[in-house]
Amino acid sequence: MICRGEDLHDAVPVICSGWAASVAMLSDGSRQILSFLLSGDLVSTAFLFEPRPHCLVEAVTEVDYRIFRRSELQSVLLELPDLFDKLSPLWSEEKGRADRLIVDLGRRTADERIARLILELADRLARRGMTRAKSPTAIDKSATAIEMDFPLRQHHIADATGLTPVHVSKVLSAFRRDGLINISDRALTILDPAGFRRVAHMR
Amino acid sequence: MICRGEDLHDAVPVICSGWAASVAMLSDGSRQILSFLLSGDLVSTAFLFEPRPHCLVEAVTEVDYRIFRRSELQSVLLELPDLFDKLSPLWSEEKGRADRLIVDLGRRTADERIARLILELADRLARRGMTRAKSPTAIDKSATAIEMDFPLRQHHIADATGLTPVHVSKVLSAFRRDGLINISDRALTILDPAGFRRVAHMR
DNA sequence: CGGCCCTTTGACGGACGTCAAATAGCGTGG
DNA sequence: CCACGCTATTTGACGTCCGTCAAAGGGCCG
Repeated sequence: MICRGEDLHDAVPVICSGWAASVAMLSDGSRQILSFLLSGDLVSTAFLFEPRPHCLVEAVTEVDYRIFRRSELQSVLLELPDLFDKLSPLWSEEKGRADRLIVDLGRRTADERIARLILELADRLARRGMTRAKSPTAIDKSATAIEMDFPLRQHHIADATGLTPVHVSKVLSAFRRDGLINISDRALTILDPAGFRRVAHMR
Repeated sequence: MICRGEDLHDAVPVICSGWAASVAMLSDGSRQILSFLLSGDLVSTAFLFEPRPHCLVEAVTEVDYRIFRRSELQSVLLELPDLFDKLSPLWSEEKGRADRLIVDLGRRTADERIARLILELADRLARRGMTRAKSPTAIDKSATAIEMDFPLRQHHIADATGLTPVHVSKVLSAFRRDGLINISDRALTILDPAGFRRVAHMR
């Protein structure tokens, strides 16, 4: 289920519910996910102005979305008195995420990239109140585990981290073996938040 | 010569002449260049709003620059009637470059990354009229060579492409051996623009 | 039951990193 | 003018991380 291709030239999509991804494709068919889009996300603030987009928007789960015409949207937006106060935080965060992804892809190992992707998603979901704290079993001295919906397939993780699905599988298996996370039934639990963050921040 | 570190919290630098780079640093000392800054470049449009920056700005060559106070700059900017028309192309290009870098780091080989970096810089310089066309020698049937200032050290290229200086050296040597480019005396000549672009676009 | 996609696992290969040594360039001071 | 010390570059040997290829489950849905 693909949202749209090159017909974004005058369309500005907003995700209302579900998960989506903006994807760049190379001529040999390899893919790079530029960002995941969660409910409420504008695909990119750059889409408000850009004449032609350089990526696709693909659904990960079932998605509700709305399409605005750029031309209409711009005239509405420009009326707003506090437009900058509204837009600049979005933009700032979008650029921050892009820059962090650049550093991850340029300078971090597969383990770090994958752990950081998961933690970033956990963080974004937490801000929407979409994570659940699981009380640790009995006298377990570890910190409370964190559970979240996790509809991503391993090939999504691979496309987002610049890896192959095969290697993603191996890394996730290692994470599970080490008791850091658990994935089952489209949900992910961070069993050992402190340890997992340590993997992600190594270096 | 370092422009500034964490004191960018209220400062918005603009490069007037020379080359600079915005750099993210990791705790183990490895570095990732987020973008190169040429004369006239605002360091990042996100700096106009961001409370705290996540990167340093370092000079590559001798640099003339101006520092604006964010607070002052904002009040001036918000007066402009056509602010969006001025700002949105800058933002759009900045985001486009960031996205392309993400794809390069995630999905391209060392040769492609380096060739694309050089071509991107050539392109930006050409738009400023800062490249020179060198007529090919005699009956040489190849396209005209392109020459440009190129003050980058190999470690800059390494930091920008997520590689090591050693590997950058090997790739550049190969490019020279294949007659694609020549570097000497802080200048770079693309001897075979068509062939070089072919290397950059592979896949 | 059968087909399809996803995931897992292992063997193997390749691209790039690491380490080390040699060379070159360049400014500084004698 | 030359010695020197520093940094940048080059080159080769070797190692490692991750990709490729292939085969074998596993889950889901018709």
